[in-house]
Amino acid sequence: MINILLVDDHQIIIDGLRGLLEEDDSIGNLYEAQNGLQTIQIAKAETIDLVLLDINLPDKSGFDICQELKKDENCPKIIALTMHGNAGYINKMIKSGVDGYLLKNTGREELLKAIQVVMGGNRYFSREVTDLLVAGIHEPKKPKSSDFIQKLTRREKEILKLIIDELTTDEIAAQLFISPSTVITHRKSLLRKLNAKNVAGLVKKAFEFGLLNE
Amino acid sequence: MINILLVDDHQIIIDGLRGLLEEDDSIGNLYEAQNGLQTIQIAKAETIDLVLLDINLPDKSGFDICQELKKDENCPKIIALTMHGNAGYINKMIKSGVDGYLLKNTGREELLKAIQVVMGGNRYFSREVTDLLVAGIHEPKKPKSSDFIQKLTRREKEILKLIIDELTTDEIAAQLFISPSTVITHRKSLLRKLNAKNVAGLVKKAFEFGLLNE
DNA sequence: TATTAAATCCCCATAAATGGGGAGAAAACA
DNA sequence: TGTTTTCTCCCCATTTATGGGGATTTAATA
Repeated sequence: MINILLVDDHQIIIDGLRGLLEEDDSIGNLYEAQNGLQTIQIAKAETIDLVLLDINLPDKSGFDICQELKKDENCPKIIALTMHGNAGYINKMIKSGVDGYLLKNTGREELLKAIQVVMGGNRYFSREVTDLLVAGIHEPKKPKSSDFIQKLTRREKEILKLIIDELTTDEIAAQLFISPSTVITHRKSLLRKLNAKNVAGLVKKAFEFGLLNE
Repeated sequence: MINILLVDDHQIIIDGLRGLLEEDDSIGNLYEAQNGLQTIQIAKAETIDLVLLDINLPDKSGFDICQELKKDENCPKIIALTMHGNAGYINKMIKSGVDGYLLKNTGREELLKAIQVVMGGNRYFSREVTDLLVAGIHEPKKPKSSDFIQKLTRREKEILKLIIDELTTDEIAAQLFISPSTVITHRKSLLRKLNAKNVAGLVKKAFEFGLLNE
């Protein structure tokens, strides 16, 4: 009997997963969490075998949760469940120690199969995911889109959010009580780290990689 | 017995909804569609009482689907089901004739309740949704965020997509075989229609309103 | 057919962002 | 403690975007 912790900030998805899983005989207790903090707490308090983890949570990033859970020896298996099939995402999650990665367009059959595989000690990635990974590997000349995202510093994330709020460099500088020159420097770092050519790229990556939720 | 058509491009959500609804006695046949075209086809071919509609579909926007379904006399009831609780979204959907609007953090109970209310001929909006609407109504001085989105023209959407692809004005002009001046004019229209101050705003709105899927 | 909407292009000017370089002080880390 | 990262600030110059006008042609529509 497998005890599973369902993590998603959308209740309907939790309920849906619950409905899918309850029918199966091999599934034991089902727990649920709507945010990162709850996830960590429940994982410590209860005996959880598997975590079905949505990456985009309001308080913590899936990456952080994954790493935090994996610190423990008897840590549960983790299958990431997300909307975006983004190579950067996937790479980052694998690096964080995830055991499986499914897109939310996965059906019931594949979900159950993935759970079995992962509980058997192996890793499971859905077809689309492996395709993306292979595509990333086969393009060593252009590692941009498939490359890991360099970690942004606190200040950089702060400025990125203000950029997304449509503030100009001067306005950001005024708000943070720093010089416009400094803001410009941070903007350059953001462009470099996120492999963006301009503000459009920054905002796009921020959405794609869920940087706003970190 | 209520026949329901489930529309979402994520199979797992369809399966989840199916699991939620199958248990209930009042629910009849369940159909499913992954995109706008399928939705229209099934709605015409089968006897559908209710459509649970996700707004962000790959081919058509929820707005268009809603309007198209509502053309018919015996049209089914429609409940929009979406991730984003965005006042602009909601306004647009109500304008399109939707009968209910739920966020995906809605639980099973509320979903079944909403179905009953809507099938009874009334409209149902979840708590968060009405809060957003009220907030929008109570701020007549600042109708920006809650205002309806002005419809973008084909060309404007085309240019918006290229902006999001990080192309500059000149690059866009070259790609579309038009003058940079024209691109500038379209950019101005985009900024005005989307109430954006700069490119960051354009990209953000494009994501928030799902304009990329239209 | 009259009217409206869309797409095209131009003028002007200013504001804002990008690209490349360097450099010091503070904080975090090993 | 020494090392690295982060945060801070500046120089230069160029590119790009924004703001406010106006105008014509074509296409759709009432």
